[in-house]
Amino acid sequence: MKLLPERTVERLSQYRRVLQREMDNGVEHIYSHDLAALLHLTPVQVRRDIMLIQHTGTLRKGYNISNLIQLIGQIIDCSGQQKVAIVGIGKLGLALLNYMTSNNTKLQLSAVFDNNQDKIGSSYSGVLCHSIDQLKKIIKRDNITIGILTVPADEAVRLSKIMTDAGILGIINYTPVSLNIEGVFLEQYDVITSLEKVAYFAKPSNIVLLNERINKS
Amino acid sequence: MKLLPERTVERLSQYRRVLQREMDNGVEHIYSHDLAALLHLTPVQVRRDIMLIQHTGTLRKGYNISNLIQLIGQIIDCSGQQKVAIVGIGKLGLALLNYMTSNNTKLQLSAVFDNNQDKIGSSYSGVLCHSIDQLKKIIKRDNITIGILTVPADEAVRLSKIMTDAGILGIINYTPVSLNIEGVFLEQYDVITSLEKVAYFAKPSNIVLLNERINKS
DNA sequence: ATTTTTTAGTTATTTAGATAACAATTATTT
DNA sequence: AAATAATTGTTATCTAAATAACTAAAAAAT
Repeated sequence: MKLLPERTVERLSQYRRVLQREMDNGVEHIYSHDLAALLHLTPVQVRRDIMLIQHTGTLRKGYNISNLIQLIGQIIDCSGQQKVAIVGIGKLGLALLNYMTSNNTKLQLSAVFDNNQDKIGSSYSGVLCHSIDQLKKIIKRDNITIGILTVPADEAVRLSKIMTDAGILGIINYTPVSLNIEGVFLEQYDVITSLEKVAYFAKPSNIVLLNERINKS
Repeated sequence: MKLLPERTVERLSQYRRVLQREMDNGVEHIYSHDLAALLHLTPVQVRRDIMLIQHTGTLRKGYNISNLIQLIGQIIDCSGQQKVAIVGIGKLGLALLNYMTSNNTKLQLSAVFDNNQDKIGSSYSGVLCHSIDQLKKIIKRDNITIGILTVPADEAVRLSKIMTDAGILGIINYTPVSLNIEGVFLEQYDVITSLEKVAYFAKPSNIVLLNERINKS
């Protein structure tokens, strides 16, 4: 199948979680407008996304929740579950570890890496912390395909190269360092950028313009 | 002035930080292609962004770094510095606090809020932690305009409403809950969504398609 | 003096994404 | 039986963003 648009994939991840909640409450079918309302989207957007993954609903019952969850699973997760490593287990790394292990995803956290001697050898939510020196070896050995990079800025480039060499396929980079690696899907998230963007649009003079724009449409 | 595109604002935040580093190294001018290289962008993109903020360089020296930094400051920061509050000081809140106080931004962290009695009254990097009950009062009193929401999911909707009522102008929501608030600039960041997106594009079958697409262009 | 090279600045085109318009189907109501 | 309402599925349009193409100027080389 062709690649899906990035934004559609993001929404599929969110559809799955709210659908799972509905299913847990015993709901079997859902209309596009109800699913949309749960995420504050438009029904058209929902239907279009679902069209893109070639699922079809029924005209009077809407979409079968269980089937839809299963299909989204096939699309996002691998058949053989993908393995994830967190590289750098400071405060942010720990926070992300919590998100991951509180089960809301099918991705399997498989290893954690740090330089700090006190952390190496300890277990985090049942996952062993290794030395950074072992990074390449263990990524290869355990066939880890996704890396979460949460190290200090001055380590980012070196470690991203090691990860790439080791054959990782996706990196999510939480350091403020711009990486330039090939053959890997790279997602950059910079906290300060995000904050400063909000600061710009939240400036009193700008928020007025934003609200005008919304009212016009 | 008209509103800038979101992506341009994001890049301005990044330009500022790398330019600051250059200035600290005593560099006075920079060419678009050198600035681009620092962030792995194209020179055209850089020039276009700089055009949008109506800065001009000189043909043989490039852009004056000090002037550019100052202009970006006028655009992103308020004249009277905007104040920020972190709501929920768990692991993620703490990590963000660190990012903010390690000085890379002009935004001023002004208050921190939590429910935990052990945290209330303590100081975090010199910022006092208040009870969530005080949220509305203190946002109004101190004229805080930006809120970072890092609380458990089941608190998110309630607290975002309180923040909005208190007159906050921008919220960055790190909970996986979809918020629907008006008159406020809202930025959503969902860790699991981000991870699952990487998982999708890093699937072996998909990364092949991505690389093909890059090679064609 | 003329040509070439290097750089900024601007307009035009393309691409990705969201929105809107519309067609088709089936249950319900009249 | 016919009309209406509710819903999905698809195509068309619009918008935001990135990229490409082009213009202009000034320094350096010939």
